[in-house]
Order: sequence, then C-alpha cells, then structure tokens
Amino acid sequence: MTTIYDIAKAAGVTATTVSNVLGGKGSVSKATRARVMKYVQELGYQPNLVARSLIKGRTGLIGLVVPRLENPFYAEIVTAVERLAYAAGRRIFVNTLSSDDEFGQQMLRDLASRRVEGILAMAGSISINSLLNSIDLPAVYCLDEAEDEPLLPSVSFDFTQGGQLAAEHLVSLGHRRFGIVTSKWGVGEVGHLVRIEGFKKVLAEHGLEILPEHIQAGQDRLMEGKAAGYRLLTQPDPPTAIFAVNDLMAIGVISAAWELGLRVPQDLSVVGFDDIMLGQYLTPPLTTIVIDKDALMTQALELLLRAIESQETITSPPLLPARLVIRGSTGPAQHD
Amino acid sequence: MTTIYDIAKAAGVTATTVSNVLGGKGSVSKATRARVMKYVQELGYQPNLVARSLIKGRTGLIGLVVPRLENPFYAEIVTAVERLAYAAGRRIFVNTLSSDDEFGQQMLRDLASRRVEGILAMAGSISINSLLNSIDLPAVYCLDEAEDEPLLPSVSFDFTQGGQLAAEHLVSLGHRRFGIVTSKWGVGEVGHLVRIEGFKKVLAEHGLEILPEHIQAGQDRLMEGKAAGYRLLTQPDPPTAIFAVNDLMAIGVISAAWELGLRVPQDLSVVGFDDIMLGQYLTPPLTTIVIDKDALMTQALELLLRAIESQETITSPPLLPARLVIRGSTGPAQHD
DNA sequence: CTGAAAGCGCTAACAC
DNA sequence: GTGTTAGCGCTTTCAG
Repeated sequence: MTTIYDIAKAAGVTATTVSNVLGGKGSVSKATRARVMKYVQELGYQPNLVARSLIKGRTGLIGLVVPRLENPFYAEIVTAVERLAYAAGRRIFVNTLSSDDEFGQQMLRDLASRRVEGILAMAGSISINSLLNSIDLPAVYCLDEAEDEPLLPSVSFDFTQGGQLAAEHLVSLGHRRFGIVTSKWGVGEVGHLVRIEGFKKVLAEHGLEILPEHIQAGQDRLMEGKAAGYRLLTQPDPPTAIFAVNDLMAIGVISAAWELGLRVPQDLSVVGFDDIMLGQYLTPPLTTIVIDKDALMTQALELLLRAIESQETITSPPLLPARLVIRGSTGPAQHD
Repeated sequence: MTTIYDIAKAAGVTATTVSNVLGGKGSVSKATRARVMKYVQELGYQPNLVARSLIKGRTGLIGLVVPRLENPFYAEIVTAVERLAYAAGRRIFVNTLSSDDEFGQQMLRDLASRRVEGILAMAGSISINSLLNSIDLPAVYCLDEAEDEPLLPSVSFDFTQGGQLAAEHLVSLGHRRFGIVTSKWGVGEVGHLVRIEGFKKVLAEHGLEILPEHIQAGQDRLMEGKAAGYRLLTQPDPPTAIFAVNDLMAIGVISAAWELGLRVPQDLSVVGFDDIMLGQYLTPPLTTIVIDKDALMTQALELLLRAIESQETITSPPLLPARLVIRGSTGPAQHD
C-alpha cells in the first residue's frame, strides 16, 4: 500500500505537504498541489483511515446493535440508520446481538476497542444495564419498553398507546375473545409488557378481559409466532382476534390459522405491530401499528451525535406517537 | 481512555511488559502479570484496536457488500456471514449498495481506506469491473450470473438449472402460458438472464415459448414486483403461471393477483427463487428454488480468507446445485 | 524476566 | 510555501 511518504518522495516534497494538499489545510502552491495530486492518482493512493483515526482520536464510526436481521423491522432500521449516518459523515458498524450474556458483553467490548464513537442499541438486543456496565461510551437506547425512566438517553414510542389502538380497533369490530402473541428475550423473560398493558387496559374499560392461557410467548421468530398461534387457536374456546406484538410473529400466527383452515379476517382477526414494509403485500394485507423508523432513528442519531460532540448530559425526548393502520387482516367478529 | 502506559505506570512496569501480559507473549513473572491484570481491571482498560491494527497492518475486518437489506434474502446472507466470520476471528463491515455509480466507487474506496482485509461482494450490489477498478483488495464475487468466466474468484449457484427446475415443475403441472417477473439493476439493465434462459430452454423442449410481453422487469422491490405482476395479469390472455426471479418479487406478484381476485394456486401458480425463510409462512407457502446461503457463504469466506492469507491466485469452485421446493403457491393448470 | 528504542501512517504545531 | 519535530497507542526486536 502506498503511503504519503511514497507520494512525498515521488513528488519531491515532504509528507507534511502531501498531508496538506490531501486535507486542504495550510497553503500549498498550485504547482506542487498539482504535482502531488498527479502521484496520488498514479500510485493509486488510498488514505489509511486507521492511521488517521489514531492520530485524530476519532474513527467516524457509530456502532449499531440490533437483535436480528431476520426480522425485517430491524433490517429496515439498519437501512435507515446507514443512510442517516452517512449524511452526517459517519459510517455504521452493525452488530446483531440477541443474547444478553457473556457473548454480548464481548461484542460490546469489541465495539469499544474498535473505538466507535457511540452506540445505538435497540431494546431486545441487549439490556441497558449491560450497556452501562461493559463500556463507557456515549449511547442511545432505542425502543425501550420499560415502565421506569431509562438510565440512558432513550428514544421510543408510546407503546401503551399502540396497545390501546390495537384493542380499540378489535373491540369496535365486536370481538370479545382475544389472544396475545408476545416474544421473549433469549431464553427467559416475557417482553413487550407495556403494549400488552395498553391492550388490556382498553379491554378492561369495556368490561372485557383476556384469559391467562390466551397469552402465549415465544422468541421473536416466525416459527415461534406460528407455534404460539397454534397454541392459541387449538384451545377449546379460541380467540377470534389476536394481537401480535410484532409483524413477524403476526405472520407466523396467520400461517398457523391458515393451516388450521381458518380464514383471515373472516374467522380470525390479526393485528401486528411495527409496520414492516412486507405487511402491505401479504394476502390479506396486515393491519398493524405503525412505528415510524425514520423518525425514530433520526431522533436517536441526533441525540447520539450531540452526546458525542459535547460531553453534556442528554435528556430523552418525549415518546413518539403510535398510529393504527387498518388493512385487511382484521374484520368484524362473527356471531358466536 | 486508559492506555497501556497508564497501566504500566500504575503497575510500576513498562509498556512493553503490559503489552506482553496482554498478548501472552514473552515471559512475565506470575507476580507482575497479576499486578498488571489488576490495574487492567481497575482502570477498565479497553485495548485500542485502531493502534493495534496500525502496527500489525491488519484490522480483522471483512467488507461485505450487499444490494439492499430490504430483501430478506440479503438479510439472511448478512446474518450467515457475520456468524461465519466471527468463527474465523473476523468481523464484518456491512455496506448496502445497489448503485454502480460514483457513489458506489466511493463506498468501495472507503472500505479500502478503512483497511478491510478483503471484500465479499454480491452480484447486484456492484459490478465486477467496478470492484476491480476502484480498489486493489482480495475479493470474492458471490452469486454472479454472467455467462462468461468472472474476472474475480467467484462462488455461485447453477442458475440455469434453477430456471429449468422452475419451468419443469410448471410445465408438468400442465401450464402453457407463462410469465416472468425479473429485476433490473439501478435504472437500466435487465438482470438474471441466466435463470431466465434456463426457464426458456425447458419450455422450448416442450414446444412452448414465452411471449415477450410476458416478461416484465422492475427493480428488486416488493412494489415493483407487484407492478410487474399487474402488467402481466391484466393482459388479454394472461399467464397462468409466473416465475419470479426472487421471492421478494414473487410476493409482490401474489399481492397483485390477490387484488385482482385471482386465487393462488387455483387461478395462478407462482414460483419464486432464493428460499427466504418467510416464504414458508405465506398463505399459501411459496414454491421456490432453494439457494443454500450457508453453503454459499461458507465457500465464499473460505476462498476470501485463503486469498488474504496467501497471495496465491484462487480458482473458483464449481457452481452449487439449485433445488426446487414445492409448496403451496403452485398447482395444476385450469382447463382453458 | 524486564526495559529501551524504533516505527506503523498520519497530522499538527511551529519554524524557516 | 514548505519542512522539522513530535506523537497518537501499540508491538516488536534486541539488550540487559
């Protein structure tokens, strides 16, 4: 690999001068600038960003931590962040991470060692505590769904409202027996409690409730969404409407319903969450709660950049509003 | 950030010694090793990989270039490569790139400047020529679908066979009028000619052919797959079977069919290509050509690692075999 | 077993 | 305008 020294030698100047013309710093005569550039071309010089990063103390890299790309929701997040970061003169370093264990810590430490300037972490990839404990780097936590104030600057949606919107829609359609398919983290812990609470709250307001056996959890994967759907739909008195905590699992549920000979939405209504692009192209298209990924990640990146630039403490902005989009996967309840 | 000097000072040794205990090199007494490690913990030392990379001349980074994560096929590829690379002690730097223009060149140059040790590029993200021209780095080209010998080590599938399998299946089902939905690159150029040729070849063997207006192209996106589907299905004498060059566009086609009131597979058979995980969960599940992403990327990474380690020229392995998986989206042709 | 010295490729003062 | 010097954080001979 050719270095600035190679160019300096060829052009009969010193490395500083080469550095200056490359960086547009200082003042160089038109003549030498041209001469230097000529050799830059000729020798196919590629600046060494690792050296540059070392001396500048900054890499221009943002670490992005998502649970799994298998879920199109996160693929869409990555795409959005890549574009936004690029516009801000940064590049992203993507990590998929769904385990909050030693392996996760290690990944995080690797990010720190590579000197990313900050981290954008999605809830579901790693816990806030892990993030806080393993490294000391500016970070923004995205899509947090805990009840209490997060310990990190965080951007998120109003998940309570999201759950409410789903329930209101289903109730207004005349449904009375509801099921919920939710996801858990790693091996344990049932997640998305906030959106479920929102859902339940509306039911309660209507004098309705959801049976404990009508809440089924699995990992955030198609297969487990489908399995949960089966468990729900093969019960003696199965729900006529199912709220899945994300679109991916909703698709699994619909697949289960289909195999059981249930028609959506005639026999079963399904509402998802996330609004992945694909949802519009399902047959029928998926009714879901819209999460505006661009808005979310724009906020997140802004916050992070601010935290990186100034060491000031950053306060989290208010929750973004959720929105219901009614498509074809929900319909009026049949007479019992 | 604490450096090895901070630790050295605290432990009353020199940086060399710290480096030695950290790297397990040389010989250090149990006592000093313990003392050093103690301060490593205490000061929360994180090795600076950019400094390390600079002196070692290697970053442990592999550049991965894919067209777009929006297509789950590529999301699955990324997931596979991330895992494989990690097992080989490397990390991946993901770039999405679907334009072969100045912007693409720039991305590539950035990768080179960041001193990735090699590049894994998917066809559809950037052309071989661009890859060859912009940078001088070990690279493996994946999923190339050109007729002639690629100029780069390359791993790919037998796309001709894939097209053939699709056609044979459809023909054996009694179909006589076929449509093809294919994708183009960037603004121009129709792609996937090889699989289309394979498809046509089998038709020809059966004395069948495909009308030019029954081949529709669009960008590799759901929306454009759907639009192409509409163009096909609203013709006077529409096809009863459609071969989409990838699953994503197949989903678009199915969506179009659904809106037009056509039932799949009764009124229209659709076969996709890629075997994205999601295909199994559609209703009906998607008949498709299986591309084994793990097998593919294992080969690709092995090749690349070999090229990186030894400067020897690498020869491309034989094409991997495609395989048809029959699910629910194809069925017998109706009587005309 | 430990340290001194040099250097990876680059930039940033500061002289000349 | 251009060059000298020093140093980012680390590893690697090579002495002691």
